[in-house]
Amino acid sequence: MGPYDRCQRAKERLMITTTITSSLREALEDLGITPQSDAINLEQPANKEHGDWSSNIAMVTAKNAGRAPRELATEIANKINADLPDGVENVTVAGPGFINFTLAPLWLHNVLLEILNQGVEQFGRTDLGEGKKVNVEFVSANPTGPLHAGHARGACYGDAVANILGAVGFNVEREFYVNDRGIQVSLFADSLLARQSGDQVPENGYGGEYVEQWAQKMPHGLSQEEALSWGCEYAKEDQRQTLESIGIVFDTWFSERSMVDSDAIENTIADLGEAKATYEKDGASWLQSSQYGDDKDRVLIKSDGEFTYLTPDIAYHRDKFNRSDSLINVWGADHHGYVARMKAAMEALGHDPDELTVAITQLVKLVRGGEEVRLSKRHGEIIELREIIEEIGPDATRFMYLLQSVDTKQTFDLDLAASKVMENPVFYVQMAHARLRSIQSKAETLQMWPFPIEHSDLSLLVHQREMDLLRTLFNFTDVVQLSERELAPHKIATWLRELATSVHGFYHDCYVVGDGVSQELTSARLQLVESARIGLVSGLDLLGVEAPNSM
RNA sequence: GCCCCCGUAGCUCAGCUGGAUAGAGCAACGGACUUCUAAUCCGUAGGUCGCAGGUUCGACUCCUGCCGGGGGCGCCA
Repeated sequence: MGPYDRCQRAKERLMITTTITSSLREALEDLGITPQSDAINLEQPANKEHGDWSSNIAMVTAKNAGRAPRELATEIANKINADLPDGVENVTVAGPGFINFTLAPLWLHNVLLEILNQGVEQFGRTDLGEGKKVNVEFVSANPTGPLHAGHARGACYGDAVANILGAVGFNVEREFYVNDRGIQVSLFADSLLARQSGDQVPENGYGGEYVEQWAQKMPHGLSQEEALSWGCEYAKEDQRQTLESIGIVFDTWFSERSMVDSDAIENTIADLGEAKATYEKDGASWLQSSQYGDDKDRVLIKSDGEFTYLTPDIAYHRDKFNRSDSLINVWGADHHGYVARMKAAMEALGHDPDELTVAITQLVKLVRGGEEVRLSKRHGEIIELREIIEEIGPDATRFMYLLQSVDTKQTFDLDLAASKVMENPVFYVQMAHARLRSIQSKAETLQMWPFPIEHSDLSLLVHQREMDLLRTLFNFTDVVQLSERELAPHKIATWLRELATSVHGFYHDCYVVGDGVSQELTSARLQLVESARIGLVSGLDLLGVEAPNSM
């Protein structure tokens, strides 16, 4: 156990805030005030002039204590200033009553040590999920054609969410639900067969160009059932390959049809009946979803004896619940109305509806040549996901889709994304990494790197750029947790852009290897370079984006 | 009519469990390379945070009601 043991570092990190918090608590007690809540809030001020850490405790407790906030803050600050804790340089009062703490740069140097010690395998990762099993279902496109642009956002989002959940300690399963049963795949099979014999596709059939191409590859003389199997398998494989080309690999491809053989659907209907959650009306079988928070009741079995779309899906979600502690579904905005009924069904079956989270992704508006690209399946005017990936590359595809909150509808300019110009943020971030690697390889050539951290004097790192870099890096763990809590990978993307900005600034102002830089400073900066590199790799990794060594 | 998302700089968007003077990128203008990638950096300009109330010491953030845009409300999938 050396001086740079990871656990010790983690404690030291906590020590900073713990020390400040307890000094605040002591001061309050001295003044005879008990804080309303037991938690004393600390935050990092946006403005650096306000110190490294700030507390609003005086403003929060002032009213209850019958004191003026600013006056109370001053008394607290005076008490702490009279006996400064280790690592705190001074305490001041500002604004309406903030108590601001300025720390010795040491605390940021400890951050650096912590990052180097953790490396890309550990940095930002925690075990908050306690290994609980989470199933993330996303994409789940119908096996009736290639993936198109409309699937892309959910695909990139779902995979990034799964990465983030894994990073905070959940046991994640990525799952794709294949709707290989029902009217759509029947029509698809009919369309393939029709095209193969040179006939028109049937009413409501699939008229895309790909149907023609696929039909030619299909073996002749297949029955409708065989054509269906062949078509679904072909489509699934096509989709799988496209997803794999942007690094998305599913653990499970769950076949809807498999539930017919296993009687899972029938059993589910029976169990809903036993739970007294169904009834017959007008020759149909209904789910009493309105008893469980839905707007109205929903049909499970139509009067013609067919299941509705909902019914196998209920059986499917139940199956997932039996395999996982909690479920996350990624659905498009057009399926929003579906959430309440699915939760209702799960509750009726005795599952906790709160363990099912449905993330809704808003639509993406594709723009090309300054005009919106209309997607029309009927006319076969679809933009395949494959085309987008080929145009702009896997990294740009993923990064662009993950740049924004899925709560907002996104405008995706294909021309801009396709053109390999500086506007593309992924280049900015990847370039930051390439530059750091460039510094390292130069140092490697000169046999100056790797260099043992024990022999580096980190106290030489005092430049504003260096401090900025470390401050940004420090936030990563919190950003990861926040993005997990809100299922918001775009927060990682935002943080990466911030970090890249810090890196470029540092690169510009702080020369690392060369004449005019002392060997001591070089070695200290090389440690910083490595910590920043770990940050970039860690963040990009969560988004599934490569960190190239050169560009 | 009901439900969900959005409305922040000219454009595309950030803004954490409410905090201090609302931030980036692009576009515009002006600067910076004898050294590790100028795909970079620095500066200037640009805002009634859709509107109106409410809660609070404090609201872009929370609550209510409007306005505007998108999506959804099937015995379709």
